[in-house]
Amino acid sequence: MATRIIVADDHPLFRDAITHLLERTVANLEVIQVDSFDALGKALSANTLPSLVLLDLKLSDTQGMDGLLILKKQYASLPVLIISAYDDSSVVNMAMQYGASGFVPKSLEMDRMAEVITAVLAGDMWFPEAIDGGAQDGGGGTPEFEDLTPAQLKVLTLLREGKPSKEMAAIMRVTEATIKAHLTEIFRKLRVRNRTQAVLAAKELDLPEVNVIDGR
Amino acid sequence: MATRIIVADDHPLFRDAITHLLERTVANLEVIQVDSFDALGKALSANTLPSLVLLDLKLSDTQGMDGLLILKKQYASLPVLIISAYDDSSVVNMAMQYGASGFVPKSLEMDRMAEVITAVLAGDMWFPEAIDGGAQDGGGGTPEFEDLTPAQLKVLTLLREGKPSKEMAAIMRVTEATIKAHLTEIFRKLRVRNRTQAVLAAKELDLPEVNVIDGR
DNA sequence: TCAACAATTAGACTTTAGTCGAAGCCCGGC
DNA sequence: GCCGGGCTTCGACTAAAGTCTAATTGTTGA
Repeated sequence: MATRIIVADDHPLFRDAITHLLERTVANLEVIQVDSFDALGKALSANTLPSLVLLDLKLSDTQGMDGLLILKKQYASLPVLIISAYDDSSVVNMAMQYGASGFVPKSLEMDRMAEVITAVLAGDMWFPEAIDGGAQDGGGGTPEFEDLTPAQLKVLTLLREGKPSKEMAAIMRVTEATIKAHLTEIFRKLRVRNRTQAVLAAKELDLPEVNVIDGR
Repeated sequence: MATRIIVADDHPLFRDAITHLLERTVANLEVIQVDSFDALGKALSANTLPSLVLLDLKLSDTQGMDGLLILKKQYASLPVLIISAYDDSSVVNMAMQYGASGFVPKSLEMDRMAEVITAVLAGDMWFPEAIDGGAQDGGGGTPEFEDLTPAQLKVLTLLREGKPSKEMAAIMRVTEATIKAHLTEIFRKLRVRNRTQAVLAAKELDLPEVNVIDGR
């Protein structure tokens, strides 16, 4: 029986690159590419369960960890390997907690990535080093910066949708002043001077987007 | 002799995707990937000239059309095929004027893209339809919106670096009021409400970045 | 040549963004 | 318990962003 792997990522080029990596790595392979969480759900219900799901944290129709949570709730035994460019300890820990089989930073060299995929297919788990809550840089090449607090990540998520402070305040049910205070702190941590630069930095660093409603 | 093609793009995944396309399209192929304009220059001087250069307009160490201009000045006979996601008529026309052998919108289907590359390798030129200055959408899938004027593109370029209005004004040698007026018009055309959304929209639409100093 | 139109420029004004200081809250260590 | 430190909250203030109106320039076509 073929090894079936689903690659869930909204970027076609990345899907292709991963698919090629898989083809070089796994024998007797069947790859299914999906570009949204919705499509992933359909692919899962339409076929027998795959051997592995490679899940990007930034699918457009889901919010960060939510996809993983929903997936593991419905298919508890399904191995899910998270792929993300942001290897901050809090994100890695959250993935682990929600039942991911592994976590691959995009900064990982292709050879190592292939090893990890092989290991996870064999039933192992794999997460980056330095997941003890320290501030050190997990393994990647992204420049170091202070971790953002949950509230700050929520604000940054809304900011990345271009929302003005007043709307953020309404959504998060706090005053505008609070939002602005969070923003000032975000600017300091990301070492930028205004919200536009913050959005650019967040994109550059591939910071995770979080569910703003209940903060999971 | 092998057909040597240089792929100049700062995105590794896109370089890979194009390389795979080339391998499926061109026989007896030698591909050189470079991730910057600097590296492109070195690759050109270190080897005999390639049959073709595929040049992305958004290399990090150059500004839009500048790369093409420099390239054709130094290697007049070198065929250069521009790759860009933004197929606005003004950009296509500029590429043509500066001596490009062709212009491929990233929205083009892979099959068509392969045809174009084959044609350009054979000495033909190829540019998208609708290059008469009309506002119609060249060929792509990007939603239609009004073209930005040169000054607006300059402002947007600076905006995408996160610069505040005051700095833009100093760089462009106009008053802050002028910058703001341009911004208001940019917002209207991109159908957004503030500069953060404008930056996001510009990234989404892959609008070109221009040289701000002399506006080439 | 001159009207027509678009692009660029700018001042005055309103709204939003961003800073500063400070208070309350929550949680783990002593 | 209670203390300390980080997180969250907020008001008041300054700075910047964004809108509106309008004058000027440049270009095209009758």
